[in-house]
Amino acid sequence: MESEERLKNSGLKTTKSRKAILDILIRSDQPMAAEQIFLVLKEEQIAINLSTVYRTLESLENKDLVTKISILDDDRMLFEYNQLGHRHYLVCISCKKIITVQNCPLGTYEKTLEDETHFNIIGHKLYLYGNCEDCQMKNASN
Amino acid sequence: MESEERLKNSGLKTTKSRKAILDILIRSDQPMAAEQIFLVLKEEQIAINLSTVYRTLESLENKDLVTKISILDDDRMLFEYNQLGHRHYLVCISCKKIITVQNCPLGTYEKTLEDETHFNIIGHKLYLYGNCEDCQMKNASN
DNA sequence: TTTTAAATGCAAATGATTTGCATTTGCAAA
DNA sequence: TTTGCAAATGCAAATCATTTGCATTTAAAA
Ligand SMILES: [Mn+2]
Ligand SMILES: [Mn+2]
Ligand SMILES: [Zn+2]
Ligand SMILES: [Zn+2]
Repeated sequence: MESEERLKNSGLKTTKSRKAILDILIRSDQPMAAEQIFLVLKEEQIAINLSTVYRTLESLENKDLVTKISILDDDRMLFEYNQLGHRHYLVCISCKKIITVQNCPLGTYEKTLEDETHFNIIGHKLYLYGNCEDCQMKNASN
Repeated sequence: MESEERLKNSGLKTTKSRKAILDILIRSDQPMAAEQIFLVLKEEQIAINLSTVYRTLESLENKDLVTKISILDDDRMLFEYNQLGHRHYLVCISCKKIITVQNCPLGTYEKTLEDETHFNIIGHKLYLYGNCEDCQMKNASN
């Protein structure tokens, strides 16, 4: 399966924990918090310590199998399977649904900024916030 | 002074703490963490409890005098005096210097995304990362 | 198999931020 | 000016996501 492939290539040992956690992230269409992952594991009757979840996510992030992002207003970090390099996030401020966006409009902007600031720009994070269609309708009917 | 004006208009009581904290942020060319502000206060011989610093920053944020941002990779929040509405941040990943950028290239992109996703987009956060001129030179001479 | 570095479980620590409560203070009304 | 009181503050303790130390287990190379 995909997770075993990617673990093998990464140089990390293929452990039950890592496979289970990576599988969960591969299946998820949403970035997930460490504790959410921990709860899904519990549902699947897979007993993995929460600190191991954190350590696993850190390893996966170091190998670029997983991306760690800070989107929500609380202080939890979210983790997402890293299938595609660059991406942006569109977050519904009502229901917290997150949509991942591939298209990036910032290429020429970065060039301009480099000229202006003499920074060497390596990357960026773009988070867009709003209300999803569902939440717009719910809000309207109040 | 500017801080007293803005406090008066905000409806918040003009206390010694609030004036001192807002003054520090007005003077700073960098977003600051709560504890940094606390330390500057100490240098100025102004004894304000750290929890009061946090509560003050929260009040100032609620009144839109201050903006709270999460840029650094650690879990500290930064606070910045809110002179200008919309802005972006260019962060040096070596020395952590932060440059605030006014220009925003995302107007038409937001429109496009709204059409694609049926979200009602309210705002966005854009953080750019790279190496500042100084750090590029330091890195080169290694 | 044997060997050993890496991975894990468990409990305790961390550290930024928040909160409960007693006391103080800004400021509007008298 | 003085008074009354809601708002602000200090202090200590609580929170809570995340990290860490250490003893034990395990993947996988030889
Ligand atoms: Mn982009
Ligand atoms: Mn913008
Ligand atoms: Zn929604
Ligand atoms: Zn720098």
